[in-house]
Amino acid sequence: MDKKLEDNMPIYVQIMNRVREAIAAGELRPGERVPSVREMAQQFEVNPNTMQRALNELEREGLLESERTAGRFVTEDKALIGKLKKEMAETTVDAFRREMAALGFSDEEMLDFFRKRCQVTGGGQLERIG
Amino acid sequence: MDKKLEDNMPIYVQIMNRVREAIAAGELRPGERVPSVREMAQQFEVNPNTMQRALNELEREGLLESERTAGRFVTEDKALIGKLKKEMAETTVDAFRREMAALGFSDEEMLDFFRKRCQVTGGGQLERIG
Amino acid sequence: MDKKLEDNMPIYVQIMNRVREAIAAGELRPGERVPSVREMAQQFEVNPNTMQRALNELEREGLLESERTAGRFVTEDKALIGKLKKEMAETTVDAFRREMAALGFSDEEMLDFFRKRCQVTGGGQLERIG
Amino acid sequence: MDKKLEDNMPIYVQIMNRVREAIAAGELRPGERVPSVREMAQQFEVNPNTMQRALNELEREGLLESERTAGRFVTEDKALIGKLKKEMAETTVDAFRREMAALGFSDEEMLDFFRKRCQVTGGGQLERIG
DNA sequence: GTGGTCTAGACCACC
DNA sequence: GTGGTCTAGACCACA
Repeated sequence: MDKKLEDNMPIYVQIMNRVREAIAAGELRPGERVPSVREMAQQFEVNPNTMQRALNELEREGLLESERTAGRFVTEDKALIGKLKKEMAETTVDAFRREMAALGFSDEEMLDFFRKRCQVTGGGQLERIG
Repeated sequence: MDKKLEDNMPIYVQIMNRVREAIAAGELRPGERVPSVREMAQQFEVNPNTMQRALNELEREGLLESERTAGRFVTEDKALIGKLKKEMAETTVDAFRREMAALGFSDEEMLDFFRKRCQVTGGGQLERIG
Repeated sequence: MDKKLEDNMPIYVQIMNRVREAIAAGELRPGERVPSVREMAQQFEVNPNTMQRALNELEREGLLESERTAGRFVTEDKALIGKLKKEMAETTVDAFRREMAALGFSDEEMLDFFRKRCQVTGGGQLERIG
Repeated sequence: MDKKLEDNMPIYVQIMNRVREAIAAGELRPGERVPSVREMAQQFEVNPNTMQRALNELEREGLLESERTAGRFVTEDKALIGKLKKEMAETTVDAFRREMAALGFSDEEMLDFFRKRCQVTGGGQLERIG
């Protein structure tokens, strides 16, 4: 039982994670055009400035590229996307292990529990849980 | 790439989760006395009232029991604690599967990735990653 | 749903009611000697001064009589005791009717409910309820 | 003549009883909107937090339901309200029997006394008797 | 010292 | 405006 409580990340960082996720998952494909800042700001229900900031940062990371008039596009550098996906997955796995360890699970027990859980609940509907 | 952003849970709920976790993990053992309201309020850096509320709710759930002047104690109902641990683990696993699925992983790929990650990083130090 | 909340009666008045009740019920019989102030103060867990005041007031009402050396005695005036009993019963009945009326019961419904309740629960154990 | 004196229930519990009573009596009808926390706090002359607590607890019991911005409403579950009314009436009747028994009345004598009292005093004005 | 209650007053999200 | 959360600090009964 440690002491400090969670911190709220800035909204633009949260959005960046969402977009990174979509790129890593292939939901946004390499070279694909992404919606306009205004559209995405509406989707995420945030101020266009906030959206702009998120997209700019993603551009600095090389995940997005903007072409003056034509709009913004997902990078075509598949190695970069692969690296992104790997890093995000590592972060997720590490967080998972940390939480399960906090509940007293060893790595082997986590595996067992995970497998049992996959059998109980189907694979497909999980997106809706929570 | 869905729309909704973070949930801001009330502090007292966050605290409840921390304590639940500690009980599930056996870090707080059945029948053990927990620190006083005022002490825990200092530990968590919240107002004693907020702490009181969190502990009251946990008492209502049967995880804690208070005795007038002697203090508060963890329940000795091990079945209840077992159920708690199972439910928290399910929630954690489900969240994990959802996030990994969002990154494009199938259940099998998650397992592979998890195992590889366990080999790379040791088992023990993971609590510090984060 | 009215506005003001209950008031706490002074302790000595509460004690007076208890003693009146005992006299009305015949638990303390006419002419019977009552325990000393000090004893009763212990029984009721109050300060002897408070007890003294309660007994003095009861004396002024004529329910108790003190004889210098011999102690305090319950009055032998059975008419007075009868009147006391009747008045206390009336107060109790009125309070009962008021509360039941507040719950939406008519006098007839109260009677029905009362009779049903008497059948369900025995007569004797009621002293222990509540 | 037993020993223990009055019970000092917390204010929020006293308020809960008042509101429960109003609901049981149909004074607050199923589905009806109750006044805002702040209004009721003024009516009962307590702090809004105390009022909030009382209403929260009633919500937990299922008697009230709150809707974000629209206010709080009495449950429409009439069975629940019926159960509430029955339980409160039982409590009241039991207390009545206990008090009358303490005055030396048998169940039959209580009935007689009750009936006589109803004839003497009218049915309607009783709410005002204090 | 413990848990529990209460007040006063602030801030937030929602619409 | 609504319900909800949080803080700061007081007081109480128990033993």
